Amino acid sequence: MAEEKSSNFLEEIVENDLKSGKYSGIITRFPPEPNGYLHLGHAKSICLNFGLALKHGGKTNLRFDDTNPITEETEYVESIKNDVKWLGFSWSNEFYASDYFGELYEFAIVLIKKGLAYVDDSSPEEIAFQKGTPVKAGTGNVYRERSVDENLQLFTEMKAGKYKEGEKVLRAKVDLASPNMHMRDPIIYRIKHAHHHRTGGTWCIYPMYDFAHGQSDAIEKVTHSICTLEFIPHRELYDWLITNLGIYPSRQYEFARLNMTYTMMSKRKLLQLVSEGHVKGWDDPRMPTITAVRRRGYTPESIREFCDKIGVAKRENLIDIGLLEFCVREHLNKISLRRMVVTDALKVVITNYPEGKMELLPSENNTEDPNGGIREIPFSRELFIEKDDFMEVPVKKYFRLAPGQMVRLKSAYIIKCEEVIKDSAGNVSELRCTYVPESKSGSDVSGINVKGVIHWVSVPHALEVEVRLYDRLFNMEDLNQAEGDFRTLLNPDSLKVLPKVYAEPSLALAKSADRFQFMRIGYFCVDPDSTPAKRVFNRTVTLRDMWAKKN
RNA sequence: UGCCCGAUGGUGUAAUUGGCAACACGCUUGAUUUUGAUUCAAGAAAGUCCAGGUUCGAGCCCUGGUCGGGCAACCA
Repeated sequence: MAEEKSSNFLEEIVENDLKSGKYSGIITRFPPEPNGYLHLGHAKSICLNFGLALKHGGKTNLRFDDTNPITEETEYVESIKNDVKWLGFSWSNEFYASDYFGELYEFAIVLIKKGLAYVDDSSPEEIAFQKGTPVKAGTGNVYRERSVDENLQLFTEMKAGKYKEGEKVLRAKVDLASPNMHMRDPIIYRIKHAHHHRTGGTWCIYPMYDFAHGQSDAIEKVTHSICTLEFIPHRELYDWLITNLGIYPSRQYEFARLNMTYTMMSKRKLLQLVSEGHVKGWDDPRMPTITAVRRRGYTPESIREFCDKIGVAKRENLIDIGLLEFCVREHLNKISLRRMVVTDALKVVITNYPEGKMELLPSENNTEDPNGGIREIPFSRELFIEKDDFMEVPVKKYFRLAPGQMVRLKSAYIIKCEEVIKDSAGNVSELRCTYVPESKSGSDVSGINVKGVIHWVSVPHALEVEVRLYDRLFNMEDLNQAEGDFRTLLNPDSLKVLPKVYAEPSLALAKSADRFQFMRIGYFCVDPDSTPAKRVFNRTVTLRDMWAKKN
């Protein structure tokens, strides 16, 4: 395996640790809380954790950080496992913080016995007040002076269910004057008489994040525990616990979370969008969740490529969603089958083409793929073309159809617009054209050169399908700068449904999850809402379109 | 009135760890093209937040500022 140069600060750390002999192999972990669906921000973390281990011959555990029974559900753990697999990664072990509740409890006992933890009867308000402020030291209370024996007994009683929620907590005795608020005697255990998705009613006391995460890392002998920037202040406590418990010295490193334009990565807010019905569900193709981008037609390869391209650093960032789109286009361009679909139809009658005649014209499935093969498309006297491909009064440099002008019908003939038919309202309703018989694709002897090539569908053979067009979820570029209710910033036009568009007949064979390029329009995939009677396609992303941009 | 992170083209990430700023997206122009796509070629765009200092030499080191972000949930 070729030795690549480290590409970011995390790799540099890992490589140095390996080179110095600090570790002979590394272990990382991806530690989601099963309280929601994974999004692109998690994808970054997944690619980082698994990528680091893959590159250096290490292992990665999938560990569910399930220490808060009231927010966590089995539905979420299943979706998370599914998403990680879809992204193309396999974990060495599937672990749960709740697997360690017994050991964690013993760790708490150790702390109490060392005089480093105490049971506090204060209310949340009292505790908050006694912690002081960042610029004012906290103050102790009478509970802080309880004896080891008393703490031991009280904590045992907490575990036994003797107390109600909120009556007592276990706190680490660290330093109430620390400039780091997280060190001011953090709460490490609280009482919750709640059903846990895995341990059921076994426990009524649950460890806090800070008392579970580092120890779980230590138990699994995680060497590099990477997390996002907001956990930096927690690192001091993470290390304090490892030192005072005398357990495996896992190390925490932090990187900047992913932010993207026109969308948001807050699990809480995404949940709100779902529960309030602003989107149709966690897998609504407009959502930044993994399950949604999957349904939208993104490939795992393109997501991984994206995560690779955005890099990792410790500074705040705002990634242009255009980069994600570039990554899918790049991949889809190589793999998707080309098909012709007319989304906004205008009827064309080829007046010199015999009535009732039909020819099957071959067309490449994918010009990017030499082995892609061809399919045959029926051609007849009556066709649909895109309304946008005709202009009664053409603008300069317009290569498409206009009165008296010619275009090539993709894989078929060159046609010339002879007559424009309008309805009573004055709208163009039909075009009368003639075709050049010698201009047949592949055997063109007409000698005519046309600049424009447009897609088309034969009217009698057209397959009616539904197409769903997605646009950015929000109208604001940087949602982190939003003030007030973020829901007012939702893009009202983020979904446009075209219930009846005309597709070439081969699309009747499209299977769920098949991906296509609708020529000159964009990349589409089959949505699970499809039925045998009606196929539904999601637009993954448009094609790059310099012409549209200019006009 | 504290502590902790951070600051490089529009965006994101690099810079052999002190040697004269690179790559990608985006943008512009041209060529090719039976997708105004793709591909190809060329180009514009930062002198590295500011001020000092060390040095032959600083984006990298030091000092002091400025700006941005984070930290006081019985959330993770």
